[in-house]
Amino acid sequence: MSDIRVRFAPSPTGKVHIGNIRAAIYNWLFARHTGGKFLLRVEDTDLERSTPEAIAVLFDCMKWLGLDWDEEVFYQTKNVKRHLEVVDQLLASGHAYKVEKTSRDGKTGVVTMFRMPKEGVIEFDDIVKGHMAKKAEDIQDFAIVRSDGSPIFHIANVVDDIDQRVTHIIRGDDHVENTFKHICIFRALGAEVPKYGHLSMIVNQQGKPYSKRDGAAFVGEYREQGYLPEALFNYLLLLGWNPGDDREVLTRQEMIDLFELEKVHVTAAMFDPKKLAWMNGEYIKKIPPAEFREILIQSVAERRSERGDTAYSPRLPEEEPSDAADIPLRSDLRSAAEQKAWWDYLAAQIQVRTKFLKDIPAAIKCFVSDDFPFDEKAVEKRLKKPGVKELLLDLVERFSKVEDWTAPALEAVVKELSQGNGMGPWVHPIRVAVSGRGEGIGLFEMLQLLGKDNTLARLRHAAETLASE
RNA sequence: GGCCCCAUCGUCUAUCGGCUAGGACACGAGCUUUUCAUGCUUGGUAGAGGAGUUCGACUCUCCUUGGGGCUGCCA
Repeated sequence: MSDIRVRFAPSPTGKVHIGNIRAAIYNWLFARHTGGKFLLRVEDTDLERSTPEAIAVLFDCMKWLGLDWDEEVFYQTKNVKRHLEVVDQLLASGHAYKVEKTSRDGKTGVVTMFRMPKEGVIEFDDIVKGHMAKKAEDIQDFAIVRSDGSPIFHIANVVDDIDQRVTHIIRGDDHVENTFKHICIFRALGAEVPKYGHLSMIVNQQGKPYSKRDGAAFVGEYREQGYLPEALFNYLLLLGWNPGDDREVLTRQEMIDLFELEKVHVTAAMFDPKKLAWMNGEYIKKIPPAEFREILIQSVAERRSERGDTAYSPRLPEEEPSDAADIPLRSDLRSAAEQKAWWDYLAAQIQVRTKFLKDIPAAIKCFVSDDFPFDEKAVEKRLKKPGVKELLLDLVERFSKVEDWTAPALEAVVKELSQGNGMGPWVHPIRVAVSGRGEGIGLFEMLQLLGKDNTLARLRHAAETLASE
């Protein structure tokens, strides 16, 4: 156990920006790696935007990503009295003074200013950026209390950090200039100056700070789109840090073991949605089969609607599939074991092809309902061709004779038809006829899952209504 | 304008003076193959420019150029 204490201090605006959450990730990893404490401070001084809902969203995002914090949440608004006491102290010691000022929007009033030293160099060794120095004369006095008497960020931030006994401040790059000011406040108060580590920004394709105009910028959006929290976490971590070897997909424990603030990069990193998508696929492949099966079942059972979103939330795999019982299309599968096997088989087929959890419902629609959409292009390309109707009806004939309704047996039927010239001419129309789509899991596995009755019915139906003579 | 920071494939990066510059994503080709994926094999693409230090520089120094941040009674 070390005495290291770090904090994540967001202002709760209802949206948690990815750049911001990356700072939380780095703080959390630093604390877990060093055995220190990770504190959460809610900078809720903006009363308009800091609603209970916004704070709930913040907690939710952090929990989703597995960013658990130590000790009680610290609310900045609860410390206003202390902020103002400290200001009085600064006033008394001559480190602050009051002055009448006119703000940008024309309001005139008395504000309290912090008096900067007039000479000397303010310097600190930033853990990620290295040695930083700035002449005191280059920094102007700055306001710490508004004319309405409310404390301003600079003083509130420093006082809270003192009160929370924060030892390392790990935050966004945009605060480097503030750091010189804050160090002066710490000194004026006779407090020990914490260590600093400033993180570069996440930028867009144009090299500008990543914003909502560049795509999903908030944690909640990734959650809604079916990203796994571990994938987002891993990707964000890699944006500016690496373990020093070629490993990229890391377990949480590996991250904790290997993370070092000193190795965090100084340069801004460009956000690459494609690599995140790849990473997400990697994590989806790693989901234990039983758990993935549960995800499928939940998506069908519309269990998700209870949550109001399509987010994936890790849960313990159960012994028996929850509502697997209901496979509307397969009334022939009576026993629980048969049904479980059916779901397991489907899950295995789907899992390897899934990049985003939100794509699952569409991918399995045709297996759990007769009410699936037909892709017009696929129909045009595969069914609206001369002779297809005859071909499908012939297949109905042949398939109906198959007793052992398994993928290999069905494949044998088509293989025989094709006489070694490629099964394409049969496979494609069948696929569209039974699933409505031109892509999906292996065709014969698909037919096995659908079962004989459904397959024959769909082939017949497609032959009668969609196929060309 | 002033102050501060940064600079290796398109992108994320490895390299801590010896490099035939490595990996991943993306992209191309191939194998497997009924589609889409997965998997495997494989290809191309990089050290902003200029001086200096050195036997030797992507690595160190300086300049130029380019990019970013800050410059509020926002945080």
